[in-house]
Amino acid sequence: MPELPDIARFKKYLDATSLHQVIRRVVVHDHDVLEDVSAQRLRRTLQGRSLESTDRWGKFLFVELDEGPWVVMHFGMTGYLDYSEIAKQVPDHTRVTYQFEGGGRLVYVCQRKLGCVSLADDVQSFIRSRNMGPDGLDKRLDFEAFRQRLAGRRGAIKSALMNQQIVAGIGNIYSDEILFQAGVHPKRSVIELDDGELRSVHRALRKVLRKAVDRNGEIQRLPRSYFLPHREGDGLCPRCQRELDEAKVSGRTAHFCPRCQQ
DNA sequence: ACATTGACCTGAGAGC
DNA sequence: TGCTCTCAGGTCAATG
Repeated sequence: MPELPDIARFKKYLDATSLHQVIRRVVVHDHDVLEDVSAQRLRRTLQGRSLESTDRWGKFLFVELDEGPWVVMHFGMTGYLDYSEIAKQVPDHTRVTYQFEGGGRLVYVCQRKLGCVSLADDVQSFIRSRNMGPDGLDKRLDFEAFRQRLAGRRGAIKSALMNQQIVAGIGNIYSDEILFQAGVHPKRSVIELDDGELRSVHRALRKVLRKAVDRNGEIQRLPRSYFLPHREGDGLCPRCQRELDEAKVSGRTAHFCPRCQQ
C-alpha cells in the first residue's frame, strides 16, 4: 500500500526521530531485501556515520549520510519504519535495524519482502538508472509535461498512472481516487481521452496527492467527498450513493463508480 | 516501443 | 479445527 503520500509520511517520521544520530551498528535480519549491496558492505558503510537529511522521489526514500553514499529504501506494499528510544523487541518482519549510539533504533519492516534497501551514490543518478518519471508532486509536471509523457500510450489510463516511468509515486489506491475525481473510467485507453479529460486527470492527480500528503497519507482523514474512505468503508459512491464496482486492469483490481466514471 | 502476464513474497480470510 | 485456495499489490522479467 505505501504510495507517494505514505513515503512522505515515512520521510517526516525519519526526520523527526532519527537524524543526526551516530549509527552504532546495522543488523540485517533478512538478506532478501538487500538490493545490489551485501550485508557486510551495508554494515561497514553505515557504521559510525549519521543520517543527515532525507529526500523522496516517487515511492523511494533516500537518506543522506554525513559521509559516503545515500541509503535507499523502497517499501513494497507492506513496508514501514519504526523508531524506538529504548531497547525493546523489534516488530515481526523486521528486516533491517539501524542501532544508534545512545540506545535508540530505527527499523525497516517489510512483511512481504517486496521492498528493498540499497545504497546509491546520489539521488539523481539512481533515478536516471531506473528510468523513473518525475515525482507526482514535482512542479515541473504541468499539464503539457503530463500530456507529453502519456503520448503514444495505448493502454488503460489506470496502468499509465501507475507506471513509475511516466509519473513516480502513484499506485493502485491513489490511482482509483484520481480517476474518480476526474470522472474517468479506469479502463479507458489513454489515446481515446480528449484534451478535457486528460486535463481533468492531471488536475485530480495534483490535487489528490497534495491533499493526501497534507493528511499524512491517512485515508480516513480524507474528506468524505473523496473516494478512498468509501472504497475502504461503505462501498458507496460519495457523489451518487451507488454501489461501487470493480474490474481488473492489467492484473490490478480497480475500484470505481459505474455511474460517475463512464 | 509498448502492453500484458506471471513470479516474487507472506499472511489473512473465505470456503469446505 | 484445519486444510486449501485466493487475494492483497509494487515491480520486473518474459512474452505477445
